[in-house]
Amino acid sequence: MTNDIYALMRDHVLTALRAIVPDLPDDIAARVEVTPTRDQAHGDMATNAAMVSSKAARQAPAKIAAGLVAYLGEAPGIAEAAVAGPGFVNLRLDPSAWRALIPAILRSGESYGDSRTGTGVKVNVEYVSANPTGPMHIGHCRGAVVGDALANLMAKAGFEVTKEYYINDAGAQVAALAWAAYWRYLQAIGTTLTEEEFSNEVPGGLQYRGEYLIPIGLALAAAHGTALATPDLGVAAPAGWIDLVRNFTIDAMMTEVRTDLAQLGVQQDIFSSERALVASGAADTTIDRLAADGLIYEGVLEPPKGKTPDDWEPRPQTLFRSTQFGDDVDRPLRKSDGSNTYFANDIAYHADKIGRGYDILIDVLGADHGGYVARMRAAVKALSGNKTKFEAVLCQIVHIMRDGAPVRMSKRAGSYVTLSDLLDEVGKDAVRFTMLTRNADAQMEFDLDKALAQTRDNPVFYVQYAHARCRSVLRAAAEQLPPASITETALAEVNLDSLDAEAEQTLIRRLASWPRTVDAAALAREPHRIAFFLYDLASDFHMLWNRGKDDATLRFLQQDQPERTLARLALVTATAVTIRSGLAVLGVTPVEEMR
RNA sequence: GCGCCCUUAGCUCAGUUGGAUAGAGCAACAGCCUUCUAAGCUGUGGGUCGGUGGUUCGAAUCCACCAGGGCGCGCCA
Repeated sequence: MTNDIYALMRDHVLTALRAIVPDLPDDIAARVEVTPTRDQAHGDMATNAAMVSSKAARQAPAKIAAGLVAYLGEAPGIAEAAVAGPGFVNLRLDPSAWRALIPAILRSGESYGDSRTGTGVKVNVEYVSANPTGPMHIGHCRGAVVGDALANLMAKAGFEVTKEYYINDAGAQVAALAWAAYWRYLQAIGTTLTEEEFSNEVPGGLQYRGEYLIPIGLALAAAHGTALATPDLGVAAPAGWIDLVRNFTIDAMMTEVRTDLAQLGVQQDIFSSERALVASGAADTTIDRLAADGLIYEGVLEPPKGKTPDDWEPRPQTLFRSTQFGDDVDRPLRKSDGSNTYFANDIAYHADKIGRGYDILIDVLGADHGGYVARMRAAVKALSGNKTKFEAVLCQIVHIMRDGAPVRMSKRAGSYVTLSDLLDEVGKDAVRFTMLTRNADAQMEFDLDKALAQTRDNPVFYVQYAHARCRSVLRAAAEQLPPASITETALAEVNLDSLDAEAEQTLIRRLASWPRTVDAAALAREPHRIAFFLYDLASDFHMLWNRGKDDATLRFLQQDQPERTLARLALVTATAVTIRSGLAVLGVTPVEEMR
């Protein structure tokens, strides 16, 4: 049983259409939709059924529409059906059909809007997946929030969702991290080396000079004394310490990452380690699998046209025929020195996910990885026999703004570098909501002042305030009415006939569109639509509230009219429930009051 | 040079996957506060949906080309 009134009406329309066009093809039926009208003058909903089916039926749209009108005019809950424009059928519902939604919402609670659209489809959403080489910064934050909200959204739409983090704990970056931690260790035990002298000993030079590694160095010193250095406290042979230091540092960094994620309200189901994958030989196994299908060869790539790197020279590499699966060029899996590329490991990782039986793999990536998507899609196609779908959600850059000016991403004091700093100032809920007020694939400005402002142009506040107002009304009601009469269960039974004001109708219609908003947003992989829905819902509610300022008879609590009051409390409660349902998708905690 | 993304009101952005007269906030203008929370509210003005063609009953949405912006382009991740 669905709570989506638009889906219910679509069923009616399809039944009617099949009566008129008996051999209606499935693909045509799939295109039939029932949507809210933009303009109330056109009724409550409209369907394109006549226009869509006209060719298959070999009948004029107007004629089919007339048939639909005759049929639908008799359907339960429909007050009026009419042909309009080029063949739309406009429907006006009985007010009681709209109101019937309120008890349905109250009975569903926060599960209102859940759907079965994704039932039986296993989805893996991979997000954040940062190098564990330092604390999380703002660049990671958007991906974390978008990925988490997308996973919640798809779960609400019925998909079987796994949230996953891929730890990039293999490769050169992590080796550099180990060296950087080792430097802090040497400092902790009192080395006489200068930073530059040390850097000269490091392959590629010292990276990661941030102070966040100092505690790691101290901890290593406490645990191992001077055992990891030469007797004169200099650089010992890496073989004697690098594994130990790297593992210790990665563990510490990941602990910090998990703390940051927890503060952001992100809880992932699985953390997969690239290093464990490499150690298991999965990359080579995967390359062998591709080779068995004839998709691997030794070759030399052409330099990119128009932009030949200065140091370019042709070198033979192990290549994957990704062009057979829609990529632009074949991609290297082994470097010219024979070691595996990051891509090779990542293919192996995706092969692992395919092996776990997912139907859809979604990677939430930074926009600078956009060029990576085609090759990964090709690899997933090749490895799954085209059964597993690969999708990427790209997150564009976020510019942090304060006082109308961009906040530099430098490590100087006063600048925001880490996620933790941002959370301390703005708070989890404002960070999450604000990050979701733009399409992920559009650049966004994060205005620190606005995120904290208590005004209408701060969506976080505006939505939270709407919820707080709902709760405020209910608190006031609890002082006038028996508590048992205003529970969700009790309110689901009250007579709602008195809900006839226009602003009330508008609000009910908005509540009614929640399930279809969830479905559409989940299918489009666009969690930001939920934020916009909530803003619109809040707007409708505030509008209704404000009507009560001009006209006292429109206030929710009417002392002398208990039945009307209960009906309005049912509407208010349904609004609060729906707001909570939406905030839950975004991972934002609803507030009870604002003082 | 090639690929991907973007271009909608003065500004920041939506636009229900091709539907009817393109929407919201801010800014501007005109009104409004004895109140269930004015932490605001009501109303008005504001558009060649970057441009030109095409596809069809119908295009901001799909296709082609052009202009402008962003990202990427072998052995980084």
